[in-house]
Amino acid sequence: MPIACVTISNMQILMSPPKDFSFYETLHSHGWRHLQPFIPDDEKNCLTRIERLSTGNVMKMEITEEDGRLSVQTEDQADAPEVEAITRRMFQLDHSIATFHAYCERDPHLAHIPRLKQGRLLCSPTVFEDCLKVILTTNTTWSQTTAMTERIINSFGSVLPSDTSLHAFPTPQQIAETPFDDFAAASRLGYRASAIHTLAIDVANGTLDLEDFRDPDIPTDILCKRILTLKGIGPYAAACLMLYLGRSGKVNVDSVARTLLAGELGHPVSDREVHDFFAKYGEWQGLVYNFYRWKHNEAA
DNA sequence: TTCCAGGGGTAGA
DNA sequence: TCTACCCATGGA
Repeated sequence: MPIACVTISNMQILMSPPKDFSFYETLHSHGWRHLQPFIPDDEKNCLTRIERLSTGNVMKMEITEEDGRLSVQTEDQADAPEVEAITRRMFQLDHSIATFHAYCERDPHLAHIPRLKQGRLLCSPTVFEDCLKVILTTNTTWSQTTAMTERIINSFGSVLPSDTSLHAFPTPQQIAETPFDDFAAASRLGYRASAIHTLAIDVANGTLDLEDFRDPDIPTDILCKRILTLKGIGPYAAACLMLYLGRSGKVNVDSVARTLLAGELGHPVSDREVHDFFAKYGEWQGLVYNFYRWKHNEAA
């Protein structure tokens, strides 16, 4: 789905998103906006991100909504097509959710989803960054996830010239060129460090191309199996990544899912019971669960 | 000190 | 397929 680039000025790019897109709902679709190099301002409904472009230049992007259009402000003359492409990936603007909304409209329990224009998830510009962040959510608290992400970025990411306290997310090369012991000591990721360091090395030396995972021609079950071969990625993390890649047939069962469903059913539930509960939503069960989860989370 | 968090890997049954 | 156990970290 092409996105019309309406206006390009010196420091602003205005984009017209699909009619079924909500900036607010996508921003609040899960916790990613709280992980650096995203910097959220919920009061102003604004998302800032520090980004390293393909040229190596590091810049600050400020993304807001203006009269139904996405406004991307950059502090410097940036490469507009690259900034626009990054924005499209982060907000899944090229991902059609019309079929999902049509499905939800037929179910009174899901009718609020198309009404609110939910259905897209905030993503990272690269699959590599999403992989790392998903691994950093496993078997830890959210506060530790944000702390580990911050340590990786501040230790290995490129500095923003105009504010040296801010950094971009590190490239695979920037992590791979660091000896493992140094990486582990600086990042303090626990047992996750080896999985992440190995992933960075494999991507940096070209033996693994994570961006291939975006190929829509890869059957969903094949893609899931490929993702599960990555070290540190299990069923939960794979289901998360599948959602960010626009595949919604897997439920990312975590402790929150078990707690929420146990409260609803009145008894402790196993992972199998969570899967069985959402299985009725078929190819959309991953998205249905995500917005069920965040509806309750935001209310808490 | 012990438990546990937006689990994963492995071995054994 | 299921269960049990271990895995680093750090806050409660």
